[in-house]
Amino acid sequence: MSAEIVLAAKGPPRKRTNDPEGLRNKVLDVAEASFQARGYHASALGEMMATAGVSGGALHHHFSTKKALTLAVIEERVAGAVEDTWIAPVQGANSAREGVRAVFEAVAAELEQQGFVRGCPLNNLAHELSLADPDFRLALAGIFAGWRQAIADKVRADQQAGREQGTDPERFAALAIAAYSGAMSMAKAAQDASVLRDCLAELEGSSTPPFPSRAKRRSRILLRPGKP
Amino acid sequence: MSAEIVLAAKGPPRKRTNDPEGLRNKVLDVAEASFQARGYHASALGEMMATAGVSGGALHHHFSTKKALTLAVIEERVAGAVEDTWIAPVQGANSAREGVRAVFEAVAAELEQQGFVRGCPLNNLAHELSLADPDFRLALAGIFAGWRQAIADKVRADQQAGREQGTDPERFAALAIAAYSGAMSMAKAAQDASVLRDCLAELEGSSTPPFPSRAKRRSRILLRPGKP
DNA sequence: GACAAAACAGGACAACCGGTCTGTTTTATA
DNA sequence: TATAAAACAGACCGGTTGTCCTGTTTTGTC
Repeated sequence: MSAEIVLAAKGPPRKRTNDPEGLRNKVLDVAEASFQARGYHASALGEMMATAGVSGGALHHHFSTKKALTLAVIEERVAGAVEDTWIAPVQGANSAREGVRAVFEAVAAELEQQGFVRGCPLNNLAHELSLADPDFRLALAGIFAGWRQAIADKVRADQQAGREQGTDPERFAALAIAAYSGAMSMAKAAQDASVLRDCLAELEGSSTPPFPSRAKRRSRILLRPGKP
Repeated sequence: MSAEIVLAAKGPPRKRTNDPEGLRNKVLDVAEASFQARGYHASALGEMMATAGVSGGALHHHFSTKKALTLAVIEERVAGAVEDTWIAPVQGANSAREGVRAVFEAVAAELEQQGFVRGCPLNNLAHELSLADPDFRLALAGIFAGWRQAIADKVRADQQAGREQGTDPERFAALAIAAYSGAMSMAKAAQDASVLRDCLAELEGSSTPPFPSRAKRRSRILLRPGKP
């Protein structure tokens, strides 16, 4: 075999440049993507190492266990995704109701353009890990709580401006999140994002159709023959 | 060690009674419970075999692979759970809206009495398996579709009786299922079923509070110190 | 009762996973 | 430049998992 020769001839010892922060972020990127695509248990550290181009020693130096890595993904990435996708847009909207509507439509549009549905990162991990470990559960529940509070606070702000007087902030927030989470679950199973628009339309009350076109929207099956 | 002696003295060869159907059902029972408590990937066939008191040969005789067993659980047990918990009660209710309300309250009451939240069997598996295998995804999506159609059909029946004229059956069904699924997800993460009641109250429109008491319901943390 | 098929028992195994361990290289500090 | 700590490399190992395989027992059928 010439393998040894090739191995022996792998050239001059490469110049290594330490970049702890960059390497840590790269690992978090890969882990986040792997959890989103395959879930926690189906994500192997070895595969993530290969994808990230990181050695076992390096990974273990930054994350002592798979649990520690997962906790970091939850607290630094999943929480950030909820913040970017939901909390910030709602806070910046003209009203809570309008903010919720905008997020639903933005996500639906993104999924339709993307062509497949990977689901909500928070819900994906919450289903798999809430019962697996108390630390996981607490971290995930905390994100749900912050999400809900942000929406409820927006409703309260609306109320101080004289609107939404008949709305219970906590209940409104709970339903908005539940409808979104559940719709994403259905959309993931069906690989069809149209249920998001169905839920949004019903949430807003079909009594006031925002657009004159009441023609039934055709379902768009999003999953292409080849796996994404 | 006397282990060998004990093993050797395990008595006369036991009389074996073949009961293929019973054994199959026992395996499905154990698998369903394990999937619900731990999910698919964290459920090991060896552990299920031990719990069910079934040998590897017997299990393999009825279910050639873990995938085949899982598919059977989905089609025979998860679908049945949706049928019993949702479809039958809704069909038997006075109206779609009343049926949805009854199911929400029944599940919330059951969870509060039970003391912990394991989540919706369909959603639990859907999150973990929808992207893992096309066969899994199709089976799960089919259950969602049947669930939704049953509710939509009930709305249509209401409409033929002159009610719910302003309601879109498909959208109503989508929101009911999404709100339930998402609320169960939040309840599982928080181990607190009260979000189910919050969502139900908001779904019914807080404009018509069914009960005069508008005092804020205190959250009941359900998870006991010891694991369930 | 003969016999074939179904039902069941239980060991074996290769693949894989997460964690550990030892050793080397880079970097900060003085 | 000396040196200690941080950063990284890569092999190794015990345990687990799903599946396969051979053999035995039960059951239905003639």
